[in-house]
Amino acid sequence: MTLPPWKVGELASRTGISVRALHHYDEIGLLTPSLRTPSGHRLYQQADVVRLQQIQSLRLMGIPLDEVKQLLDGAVMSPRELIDVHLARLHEQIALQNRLAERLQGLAAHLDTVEAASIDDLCHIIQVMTAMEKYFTTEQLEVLRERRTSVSDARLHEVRDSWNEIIPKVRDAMSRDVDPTSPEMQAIARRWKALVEEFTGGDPKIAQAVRTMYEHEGAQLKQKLGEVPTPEMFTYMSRAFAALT
Amino acid sequence: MTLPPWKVGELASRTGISVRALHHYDEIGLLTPSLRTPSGHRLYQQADVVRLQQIQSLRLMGIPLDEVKQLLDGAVMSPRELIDVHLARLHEQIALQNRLAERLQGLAAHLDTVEAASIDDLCHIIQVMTAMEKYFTTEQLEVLRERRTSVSDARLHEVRDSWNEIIPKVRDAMSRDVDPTSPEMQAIARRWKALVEEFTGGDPKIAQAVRTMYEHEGAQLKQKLGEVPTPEMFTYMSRAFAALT
DNA sequence: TCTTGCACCTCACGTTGCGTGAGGACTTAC
DNA sequence: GTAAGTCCTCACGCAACGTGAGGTGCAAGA
Repeated sequence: MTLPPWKVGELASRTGISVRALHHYDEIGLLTPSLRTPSGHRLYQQADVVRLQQIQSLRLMGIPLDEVKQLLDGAVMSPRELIDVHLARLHEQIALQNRLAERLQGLAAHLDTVEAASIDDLCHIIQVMTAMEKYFTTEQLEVLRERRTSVSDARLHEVRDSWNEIIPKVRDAMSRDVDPTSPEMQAIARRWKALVEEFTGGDPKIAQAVRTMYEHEGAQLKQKLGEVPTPEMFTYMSRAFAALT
Repeated sequence: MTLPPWKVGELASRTGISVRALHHYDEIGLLTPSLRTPSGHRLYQQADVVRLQQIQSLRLMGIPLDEVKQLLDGAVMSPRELIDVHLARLHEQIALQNRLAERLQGLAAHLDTVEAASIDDLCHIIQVMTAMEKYFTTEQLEVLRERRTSVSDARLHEVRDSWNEIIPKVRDAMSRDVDPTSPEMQAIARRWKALVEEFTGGDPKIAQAVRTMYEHEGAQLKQKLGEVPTPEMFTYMSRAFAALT
C-alpha cells in the first residue's frame, strides 16, 4: 500500500513552501523529486517529503541552502559544530546591528536638540560622530552624551562661539611670538581651560582623546565645526597652563 | 586657484571606497563625476567629493543606496523621519535574529545532553522545538528548559519508555470499553498524572498547552516522539482523573 | 621613439533565495 | 470537447558591489 506521490502544488500547499521554492530546490539539486510523470510533472514520494522536512528544519535555523545540501548529502560537519558556527555568525551580525542602532539612536537624540536639521547638517553630525567613535571608548562616549544632554542648546552655541573667538586669538599670539606666560595669554589660558573642563568633565583621558582626534582629523573636523586647534596650539597652550597660578 | 580634479583611483584611495563602488555609484546615477577627460576617464571635482562624503555618511547609517539618492536629490523625508524608519527596521531585524539565536542556543544546549546526534536527530529536535514554540509562551518554554536540564538523560529515557508503555494500554482499554473508574484504569491514571506533573511542574497552563499541541500537531509529533496521546484519550483520562481518590 | 607598466575604460557574470510573469503543454471535470 | 486549473521551462529582477576579461590611455625609462 504505497501512497500516491504528490505533485508540486499539493506538496506546496501542505508544507507551506512555495512552488517556486520547490522548483528552485530542484534546480540546485537540493531536492530532486524521485519521480516524474511521462509529461515531466514532478512527483514527490514519501522519502522526498521527509527530506523536504529536514530542509525546512535546517532553513528555519537560518542555515543557507548550500550548507543544508552539504549536510544532508553526507555530513561535512557534525551538527554541534554547525550550530556553533552559525551562532558565532549570528552574534557577530547582532553585535554589528546593535552598534548601528546605537549610532542611529544617538543621532536621533542629537537631532531632537536641534530643530529642522537639513540633510547636510545630518551628514556633518554623522561625520563628527564617526570621527569621535574612532578616538573615544564606549564609556567615554556615554559620558559625553550625558553631559551634552544636560547642557542647554543655547550654552552649546555659546561654547562654539567662544572657541571661534579664542582660537584665532591664540593663532595670532603664536604668530606674534607672545610669551605664553604673559598676562594676556594667562587670561586666555584660563578661558581655554574652563571650556575644556566643561566639555571633558575634568577627565584627562577624554582631553587626551580630543587632542589625538584633532591631530588626526583636524582637516575633516575644521569643515564641520569651524575653528579647530592645531597640535602646535596644544603645545603652546600647555606652556601657558604650566604658568597658571 | 582650483584644485586639479581627482581620478577614480585617487579618490578611491583617499576615501577608502573601492573603484568598483564608484563606478557603481556612477552607473546608478548616485554620483556622476562632473567631468570626464576626452578619453573618458572620470574626473571628480570638489563638489563631487562633498557628495561622496555625504553618501558615505548616510551609508554608514545603513541607509540603502536608492534612499540615499532620493535624500540627496531633493529630500523626500525629513532626516528625523528617515532615522526613525531605519531604527524601526533595524529593531525588527535585531529581534528576529535574537529569536533565531535563542533557538540555536536552545538547540545547542539540547545537543549537549545527547551524545553524537545525527543530522536526522537534529531535524527531529528542531521540528519538536518549532511545534512547541507555537503553543507555549516564552516563559513557559523557559520553565520547561530549566526542568529538562535539571533532569538526567537516563530519566528522560525512562519517561519516554513509560509513555510508550502507558499509551497503548489506554488505547487498548478504550477499545475494550473499560470503565475509567475501574481499579485497572485508576492505577494507570495515577502513573499518567505523575508523569504529567513531572513534566509540567504542576502548571495547568502548560498541561493545557501540551494538550492543544498534541491536538494540532499529533501526526507530526508521532513520527518524532513515538507514542502520542489523542484528544479522545485526554477526555477518557479526564474521567479517570475525576474518580481518583 | 618604442616599450613597459600601471591606471583606466566598458561589458558582464556571480552572489542569495526565491518572486513574478511569459508562453505553452497537460489534466481534470463538466 | 472544451474550459479551467495545474504544470512545465525559461528568464529577468533584487542589493551592492567583487571579480575577472579584454581593450585603451598615459607617464617614464631604454
